Amino acid sequence: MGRADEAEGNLAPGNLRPGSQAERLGDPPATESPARPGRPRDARAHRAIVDATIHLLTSQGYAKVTIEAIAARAGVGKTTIYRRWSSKGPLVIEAISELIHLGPMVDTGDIRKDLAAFLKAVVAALASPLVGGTIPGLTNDMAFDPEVAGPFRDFVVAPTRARLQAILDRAAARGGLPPGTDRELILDMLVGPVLWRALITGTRLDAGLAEHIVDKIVRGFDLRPANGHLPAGGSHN
Amino acid sequence: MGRADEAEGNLAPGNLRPGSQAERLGDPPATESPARPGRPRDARAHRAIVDATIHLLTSQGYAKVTIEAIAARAGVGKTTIYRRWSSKGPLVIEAISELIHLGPMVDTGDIRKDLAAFLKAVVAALASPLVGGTIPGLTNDMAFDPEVAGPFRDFVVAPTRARLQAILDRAAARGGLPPGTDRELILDMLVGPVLWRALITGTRLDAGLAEHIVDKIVRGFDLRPANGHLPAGGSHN
Amino acid sequence: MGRADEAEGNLAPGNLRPGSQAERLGDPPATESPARPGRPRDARAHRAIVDATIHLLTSQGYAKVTIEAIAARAGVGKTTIYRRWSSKGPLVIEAISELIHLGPMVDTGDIRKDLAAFLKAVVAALASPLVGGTIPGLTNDMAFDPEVAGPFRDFVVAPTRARLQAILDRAAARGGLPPGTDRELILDMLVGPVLWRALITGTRLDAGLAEHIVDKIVRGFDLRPANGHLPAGGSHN
Amino acid sequence: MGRADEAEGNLAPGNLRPGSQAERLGDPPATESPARPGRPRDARAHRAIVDATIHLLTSQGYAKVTIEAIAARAGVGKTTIYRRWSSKGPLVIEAISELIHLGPMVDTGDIRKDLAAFLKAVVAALASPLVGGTIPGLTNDMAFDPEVAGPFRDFVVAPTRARLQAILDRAAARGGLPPGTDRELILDMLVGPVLWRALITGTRLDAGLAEHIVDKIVRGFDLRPANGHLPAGGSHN
DNA sequence: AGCTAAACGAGACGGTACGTCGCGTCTTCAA
DNA sequence: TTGAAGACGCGACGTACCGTCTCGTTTAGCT
Repeated sequence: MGRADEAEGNLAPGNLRPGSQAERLGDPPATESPARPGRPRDARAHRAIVDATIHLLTSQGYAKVTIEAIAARAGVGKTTIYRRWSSKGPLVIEAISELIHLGPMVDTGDIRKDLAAFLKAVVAALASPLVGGTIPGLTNDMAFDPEVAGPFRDFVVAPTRARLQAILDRAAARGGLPPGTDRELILDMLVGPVLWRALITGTRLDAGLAEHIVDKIVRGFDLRPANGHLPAGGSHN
Repeated sequence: MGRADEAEGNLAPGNLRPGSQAERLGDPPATESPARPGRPRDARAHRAIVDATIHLLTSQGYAKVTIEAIAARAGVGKTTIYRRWSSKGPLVIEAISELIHLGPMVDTGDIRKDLAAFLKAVVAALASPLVGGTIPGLTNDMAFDPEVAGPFRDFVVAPTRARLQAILDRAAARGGLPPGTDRELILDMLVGPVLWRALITGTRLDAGLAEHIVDKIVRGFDLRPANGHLPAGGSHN
Repeated sequence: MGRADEAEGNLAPGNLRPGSQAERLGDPPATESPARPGRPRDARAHRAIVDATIHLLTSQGYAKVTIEAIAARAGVGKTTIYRRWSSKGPLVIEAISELIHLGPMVDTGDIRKDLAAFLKAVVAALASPLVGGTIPGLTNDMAFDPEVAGPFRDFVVAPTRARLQAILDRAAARGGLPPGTDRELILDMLVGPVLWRALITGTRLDAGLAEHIVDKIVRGFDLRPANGHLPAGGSHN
Repeated sequence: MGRADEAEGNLAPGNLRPGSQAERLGDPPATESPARPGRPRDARAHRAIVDATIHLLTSQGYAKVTIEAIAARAGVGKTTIYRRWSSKGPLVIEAISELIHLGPMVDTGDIRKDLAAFLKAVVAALASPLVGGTIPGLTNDMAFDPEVAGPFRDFVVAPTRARLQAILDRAAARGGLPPGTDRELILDMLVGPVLWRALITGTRLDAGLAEHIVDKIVRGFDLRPANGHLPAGGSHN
């Protein structure tokens, strides 16, 4: 995954990018060694497995997806799956990270609008059946299995963070970011409330929520448009 | 659970209150009928089950706790468990809601301090092995099982929300809450970032985090101390 | 199994005796304890399993019979099988010992005829698809698994031996058995050649074989008819 | 294998004769074509496979020996094995037939002694861990797989039979064999009881058993020493 | 010396069966 | 009617081997 790709981020259900990160998750050793002995892994099997996983994830939800069902649907032996992924978690992460995409990078020149676009994409992702129905199950596995937590952070969280950092970088370049701003906290406070609603309260996620959160963040962190003007001030309280 | 109890809230690992909410979750039918025919339910079995659940939850984590193991450890038949709880979720909720406690209500007269105290209690709860190791699993079940989601919201979320509302009520009475403030959003933006860190990023949770979040919230929502003075302004950015 | 039953012996495909030895093999603890706690084993499941085993044994042969297939055909969970039998071997032994039957005891008063009848029954059993197709597989398992060898000897070999001993007892009573005769060796030399042919050479087994073997045994062991006359002498060499 | 070799027979654990029958079983096509194109089969691989098979056979027993384990221990690809043997059976037969050896031909001039020597060799073979632990498994495969039964009869049974026939031939030449004697039956009745004990009853095999069996056979078949005298008559009954 | 073709090690592949675990329900006997 | 005990049908687990199939790499004999 190139730098540009990372900057573009992901996290919204979008276009499928065949084989992009496949090697990273499912075939770690294949990347470096120029020629391992023995028959090489079959790329078609890899695709079939990931596709089957996506299908089942969408139609059944994480908890009900079984390795057995994935194997059956992919027309593949179970061993072929276990050979590539240690458990359901990493496989699912690879599957959804192919589909999570934050959409094209938006650069409006206005940090409020940029943040709103970013957060709306996050909201859209968490509201989608695929991601929304998968995250809760993944958090479960992540809690006790580092083999799930690691890839999830690398392939889902990191790109999201990178996307936000790009926005903040531009804002800083325009002089709209107070010196010493805790950039990580901005991410936490933008995305956290959405996660809270998605997982815990079950409240409906919509674009308005994103706007309101951004409003408070802009004021709370004293972020300003490029020209240094004070923000117009949200009418929402 | 009385009004006072609710206002007191919960969410910090604390003292065990035997039999407090047990009847609500585990024994709904027992509440009404004053004298049912046949042998009455054995309260000791109830306690043994809940205690076993707490023990296993702490030592193994939600995902690895099974009804079978609980029954074995409690020295109880599985039927006896299913007679009281429809599934693992509600039982676990009862078990942890006994232990979750937000501590005594703090009233400093300063909304910033009140909020910080509140959020620190939340942080402490999510950082504890019991709650921290259980929430992720519960979110999984909540997503697909209303019988888990309902009780969780009633017994864990609602008291937390009530506690915050009490703080905001007092602030409003002192004139420190701008009219039209979205009180629900305050809860989301206070607790959400902590949840995000606990479940997703795995970043360490500490009291400093709570302070920083409160800082931004106070500024973002334009909250003021009782006398109407503007807040001193946090040094943290 | 009563004494009379034992004396009758078995080893020829014959009538099914429902539930006769079932408790001995599949439900060892049930025999003595008057009332074990918990739900008792289901006798219908037991029968269904044994019946399915017999069916598959006949149609596929020992090697191709799997626990999974038995469970499926019996409409039973695999655990239900493993709860009663430690492995395929003992189950198969129970199944065939129900069907192995040496037929009614023959008492002609002539030891030659008695032995011939006995050996013909053995030949018939080993020539049948059920027993003939099962013994080789069982010998395999017996060699390394005492849980197979024990029951096989108890339920298949012992009755056969008992049947022969009854014949020899009668002969001895008539004075037709030289003193000091090695009775065990008679069994070995009667049945051994038949087993050798069945398992190793694959030569066809027929009634003539039994006659010829008995001929040589009678002469070799100097067995005589009741009246003490010397045997007429077989024409076969 | 030459005629002399066959007459010598086998069936007792003995000296290893490298490469004797290897070509017959493992490399059938190599025998005729004087020069096939391509890389020739590697004789070291052949040996390594057979050696590994013998080792595993001795230490684990037929049933637990897998092609995979043989390949691993021989440091050889599975393909290399399947290229030479169609399945485990023929390979095992080749392995044990290397080790089975009836010892040097004995010619005492006394048929009783010749037969006893012969049968003692058979007993020794079946009592050895290698052969004794392998035969039961082989009988299983033989029952359903002609590719196992054929070679077994050719390489194990036939030499044994030939050895016995040579003894009988000599006896006949001395006039000690009644005309019309069923020579095959003698083999059956000599070896059968030993097999029966080895596979079924598990009774200990010893030299005494061989003596007793021969005793009864000599009397039963009316075999005589060269000079036509009646046998001395065994004291054993 | 180069070419061809099979053999070789390694190991991936689609399968089948294994024996185990936990589910939620049921059936027994004893309070 | 409750309770402990445990059997029941079921579904999935992760593993072991099967026999087959690629791979890249020898290793010969024949040009």
